[in-house]
Amino acid sequence: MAMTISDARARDADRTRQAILHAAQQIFAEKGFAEAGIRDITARAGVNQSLVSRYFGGKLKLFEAALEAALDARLMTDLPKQDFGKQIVARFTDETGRTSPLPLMFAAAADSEARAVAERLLRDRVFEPLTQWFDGEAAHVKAARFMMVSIGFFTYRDQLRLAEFAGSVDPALRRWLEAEFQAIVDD
Amino acid sequence: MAMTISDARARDADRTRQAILHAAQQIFAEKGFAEAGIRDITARAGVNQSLVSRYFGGKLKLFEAALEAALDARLMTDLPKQDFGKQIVARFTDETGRTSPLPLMFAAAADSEARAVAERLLRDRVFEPLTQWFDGEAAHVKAARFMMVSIGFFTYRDQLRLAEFAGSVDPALRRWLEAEFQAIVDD
DNA sequence: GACGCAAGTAAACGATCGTTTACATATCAA
DNA sequence: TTGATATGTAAACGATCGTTTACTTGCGTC
Repeated sequence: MAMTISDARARDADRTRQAILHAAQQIFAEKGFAEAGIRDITARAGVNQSLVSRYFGGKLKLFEAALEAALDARLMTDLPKQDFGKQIVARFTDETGRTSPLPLMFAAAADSEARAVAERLLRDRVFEPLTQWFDGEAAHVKAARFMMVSIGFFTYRDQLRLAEFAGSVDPALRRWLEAEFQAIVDD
Repeated sequence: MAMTISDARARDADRTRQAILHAAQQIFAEKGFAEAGIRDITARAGVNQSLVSRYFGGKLKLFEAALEAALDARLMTDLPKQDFGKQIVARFTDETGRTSPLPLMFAAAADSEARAVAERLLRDRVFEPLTQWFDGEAAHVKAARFMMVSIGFFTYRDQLRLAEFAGSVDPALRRWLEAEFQAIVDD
């Protein structure tokens, strides 16, 4: 499953770069920025540790590249507004979809430098496009509500383990979430 | 403002313990678990670094003690249900009140050991009492909704800096929050 | 086919951090 | 007053981590 450079001929800088980037997305999401070691990442990618500094300019730059590759506001803004609630929840709970960028966001929480990078990318790549998309005088409030509910949901489901049903989504909770997101675009 | 042992006579173990605990709450909240160093904490408390291991048994035990001292579910469960929304938002936005435990919760996010401690304390000291307090067949869903909205709010306001008004609370956002919390107890 | 450079590796460097150890001193009972 | 003990300090230990350096190897070109 993990993409290592062994999949291609040995000497291919682009392929190596991609292998490191892919491994970084996984390891950062799994262990957080501070606990994710360069040696962990390069080991999963199947390359030497020194290549992170060579190809990305250091751990922080690697994190920025990994997060930037995962953030995509179109995940939200290409949905129809009349059925926004159900579809956004479906996307948030879709197991088959692409890797969620949110674990990467949380990964940056405890490191001041990584958090600065994450906040900047989140603002430029998600919050601003979302505010534009809501497109009214209350657009910034709608964007804030969207961020709050989304952050709360993902944190509760993925970061905390508060109850036995935290891993999946309780049907009653799902209905509430759908109504909540729909109300944001309808208000 | 910071409580150091210089406020009392020099040799007082209890006073020293309290000074370390108080400094730990501040530093952990400011810098996160990983970035908060023993030397930072003991320096603010005005004591030697080795006393953390002596009095608390290590950094992790110190964090647990600091978080436990800050968590108090009565912050929520002693409010009247008929005016829950406005009063809980008032408490959450009260600048004059005690130190919020939530920065300490976030401080643990990126460290696996600290997160395990924080999750256990959050479940036992907040989530379970809250579920008991809601007291119905949908009590666990209500508690989940409460956690999601609270986490989203605090994360957005205190952790992210997404917009110029993120530091304070926009009036429209406040009205939405109040209605949101009130709906949880009314449903 | 030999040369030159890109690509990759191994090993060490330098700094930080939590913890432990050895030592100094203030407090209090006898 | 004196000695035992609690309290506090200074310094070093051991481990980890990000980064850099020196070196090796493979690919393309003339």
